[in-house]
Amino acid sequence: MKGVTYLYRKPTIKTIAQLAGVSHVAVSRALRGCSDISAETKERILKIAQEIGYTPNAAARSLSSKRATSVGMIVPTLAENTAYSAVFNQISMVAAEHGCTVLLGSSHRSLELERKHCQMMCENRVGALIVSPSGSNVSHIKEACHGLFPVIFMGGKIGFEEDFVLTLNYKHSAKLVVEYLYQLGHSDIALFTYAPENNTILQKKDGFIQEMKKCGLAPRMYTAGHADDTSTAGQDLVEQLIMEDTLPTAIWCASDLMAMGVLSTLRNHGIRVPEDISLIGHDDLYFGRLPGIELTTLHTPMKELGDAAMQLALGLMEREQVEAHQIFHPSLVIRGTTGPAPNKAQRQH
Amino acid sequence: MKGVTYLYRKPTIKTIAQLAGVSHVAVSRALRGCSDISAETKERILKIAQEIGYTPNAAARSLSSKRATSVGMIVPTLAENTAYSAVFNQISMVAAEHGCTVLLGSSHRSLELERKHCQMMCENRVGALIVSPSGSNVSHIKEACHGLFPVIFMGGKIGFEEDFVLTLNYKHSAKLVVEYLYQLGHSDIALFTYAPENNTILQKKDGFIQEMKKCGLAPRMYTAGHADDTSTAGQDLVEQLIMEDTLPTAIWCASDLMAMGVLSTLRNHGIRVPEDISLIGHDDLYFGRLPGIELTTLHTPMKELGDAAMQLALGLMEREQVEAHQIFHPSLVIRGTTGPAPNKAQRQH
DNA sequence: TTGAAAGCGATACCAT
DNA sequence: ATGGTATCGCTTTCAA
Repeated sequence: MKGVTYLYRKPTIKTIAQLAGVSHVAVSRALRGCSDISAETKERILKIAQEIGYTPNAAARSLSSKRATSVGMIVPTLAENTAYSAVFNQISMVAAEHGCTVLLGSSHRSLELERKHCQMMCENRVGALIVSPSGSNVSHIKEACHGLFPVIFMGGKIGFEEDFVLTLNYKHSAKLVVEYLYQLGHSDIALFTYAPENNTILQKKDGFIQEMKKCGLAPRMYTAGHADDTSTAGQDLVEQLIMEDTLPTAIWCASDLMAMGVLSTLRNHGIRVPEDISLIGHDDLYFGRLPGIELTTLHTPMKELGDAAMQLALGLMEREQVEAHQIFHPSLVIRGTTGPAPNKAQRQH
Repeated sequence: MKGVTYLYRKPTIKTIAQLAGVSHVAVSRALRGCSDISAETKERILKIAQEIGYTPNAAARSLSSKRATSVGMIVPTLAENTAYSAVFNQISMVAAEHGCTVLLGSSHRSLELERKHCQMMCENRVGALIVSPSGSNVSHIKEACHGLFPVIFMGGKIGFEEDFVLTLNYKHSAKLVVEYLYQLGHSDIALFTYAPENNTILQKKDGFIQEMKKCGLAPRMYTAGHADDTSTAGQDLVEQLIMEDTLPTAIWCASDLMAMGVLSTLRNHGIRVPEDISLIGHDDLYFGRLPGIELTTLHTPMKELGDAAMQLALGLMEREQVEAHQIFHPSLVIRGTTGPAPNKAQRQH
């Protein structure tokens, strides 16, 4: 290891005070931009601070002022196939604008790690915690945080029984999907889902049934596989329908990954998308816009969610009025995998 | 806003001390698990702490102990098409095991934000900073951190002139690619790159030329577009070669996204992959393994990098011996877009 | 406008 | 084994 020298002793406000010939209180005031200090001493202090490379100590500051300067965030994982990255990006951006740091932890879908991260957030006295829980049960989170700071729940798994919740309306997704497909002339539409049947899946199914009925259509629904490998589930389901020769004219998949499984299987069987069958995903993951894929899907406004979460956190920290419960709506992104319903005669199978 | 009540005053070690009838020093010792305290008082203290829901204050702790309990991390962005998420996941995991929190900031490729995040890391007195710089020039980072803590640079853009660097050997990528393709019988191989020509691109080009020469082959190299839209660049380049009727039998793209542009364009032209032409990407992004894509590519060991970065950070914080410079090697992931070189006669164009 | 003194919640050091 | 006291770096409160 190469010898690296660090400052033996970092300058504090007292260091500056000595150099400027004032009390450390005056320095504190100057640094915080208080008004009750003469412009000239303030300038002198600031200049010295700059020269000696003074950096305030956030720990000392928040210890004596009893104000938090950070927020916590806990996500299941930041893997590339999830959308939490977009949420975090926005949170980090807004936080930085307000001089607020973000403590991020990924729970890897382990309740134990989730609890541990909460514990660390407590010890660090964050001003608020934003969490996308790994499951629908959040009692361990509330217990670990025991009212030390407000907890903002994010995502579709949590209902409004919690104090602060930002959620997505997946029924609205169903509405957009069915309306769009119906208008394209589709009447035989299937929904593909996977286990576990959490809130987000249930909402999609409920909404689907409801909207199909509105259009006077019979909803078809199929379930297979598990959330951690939905593309295989999509493959399996579509293989089954092909074998039974009961393919609908349009399929809505509960996730983009599932849609990818469906898309490749259809193409392998020589079934054209969208000419023979239309396909819609959900979440608008990055790969959906790639050339050669161009998946029609539902965009979940993760950036807006991140923004709202951070604004809520800041509002809570400043003890302002806040909107404790907010609902966000997915929007339809029409790309290349959807088109008019084929005539019966046109269909190849 | 619903009325939410927070603890008016959080319990401290003094609260516990009163309740247990001991000094706060004894409490501190019990909580830290010191040996110089009788088992019975220790147990009593721990029990009370548990009962009243005591949570240590990290700020106070690190202020008086002068020890850091957090590390900082700065990334350009955690968008879904980057691999930093995988690095962070691992860092968060290792950090949590050591009771260390991670302050994460995304610079959105802005030097100003990068500097601002450094400043906040300084104020928070992190024990070490792990940064994937947005560019090759890192003087503003070093200046902003001015020796307050060790800075660990990560990624391919930085050379060993910095104190702590974890880097990837992209020349090795070239070696793996050329050896593999050569062994498959390819002799007409092209490398597609994009601007800007940073270290990572230069290494790939250098390595490519070198390895091709070793095999007695003439390297072909093409450049187009910019790093923020490499899939379009890939499309443009391959269109050009198709028009000139000078397609090689194998293409190596500097990024998976670029390879996606190439793949779709080839298929649109009825050129089969891998029968007519082989295709290799770089980075092993998530979508490459999806059904219907199955891109042969180079895997960059981001998890290992994250692990090493955090181990290095912890080692530095504990003032242990560390490996200041580490090189990681990409590995070849063979999937469906590569195959034996076609006979001239077999080729369709 | 300025400063002295008292904390914030913990640890370190030195007695006992 | 236990406790008193100083200290960490800063803000707050009060008095001048």
